[in-house]
Amino acid sequence: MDQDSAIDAFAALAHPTRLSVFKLLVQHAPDGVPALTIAERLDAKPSTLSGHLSVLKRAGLLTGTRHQREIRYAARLDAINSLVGFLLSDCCGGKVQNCKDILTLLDAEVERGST
Amino acid sequence: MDQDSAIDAFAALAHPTRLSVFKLLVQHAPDGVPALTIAERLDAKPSTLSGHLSVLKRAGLLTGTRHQREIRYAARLDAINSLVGFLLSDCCGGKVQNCKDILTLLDAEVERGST
DNA sequence: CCCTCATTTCGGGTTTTTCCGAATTGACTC
DNA sequence: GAGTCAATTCGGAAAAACCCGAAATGAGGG
Repeated sequence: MDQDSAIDAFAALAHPTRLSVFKLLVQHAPDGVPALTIAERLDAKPSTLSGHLSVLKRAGLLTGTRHQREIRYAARLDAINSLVGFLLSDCCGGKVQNCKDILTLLDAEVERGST
Repeated sequence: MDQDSAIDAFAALAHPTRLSVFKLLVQHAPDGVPALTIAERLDAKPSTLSGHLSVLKRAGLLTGTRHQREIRYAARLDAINSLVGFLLSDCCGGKVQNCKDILTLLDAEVERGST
């Protein structure tokens, strides 16, 4: 992931509604959720949400596929990986030691979250 | 890390100059770099950069400490950890399996970056 | 083909971000 | 305390993001 892509991803996630959308879709991954259902859950206007979905999709964080009448949006989990990789590789680039520390803390974090 | 803090961090990183600042400081971690030096390296006006530094600091990504006349800014590596943790815990919250996959890919990423 | 449902596009007005020069503050030196 | 260097604050203008109602598009069903 290059710097421009990372900026797009950060910008996409730097908004309350969009971050909530992403979290919601991650929870339902790998299944998709129809746009209107997302709007209802998040109490957002359809036209407003459509713009947000477009931003998230353009940033590579979402996919949208038609199913009958509705379009189901799904989180791209590999995008999370890319973003995490970007954060860590930029860190490790200068100092390997830092990454070791971070990964150690990370393991604990994941242990906690995975139960 | 709560959602609001994550949004602040994402917003702070979602800007070319600010992301470059952060990358630069991560490379020099745990040492700090004076504001004017950062400005020169990134070809930015001091007043503009000052605003960016303030945003990054408010988001908890940087610390600034006076040393004689200058203020040295340093990246907070624990902030990267928090942010990564936020991304992964929000992911794992719904589906543990996803995290395992991501961490596997992550190990490879780190291996590559650490040489 | 008409109607309906799901979603997007459009137009606008409001709010926020961004930038930089000029002036200011703070710290150190003599 | 005058001079200097480092950094921030201030003012205001240009650009971008945001929101939402109304209209348009697209897919199915009768």
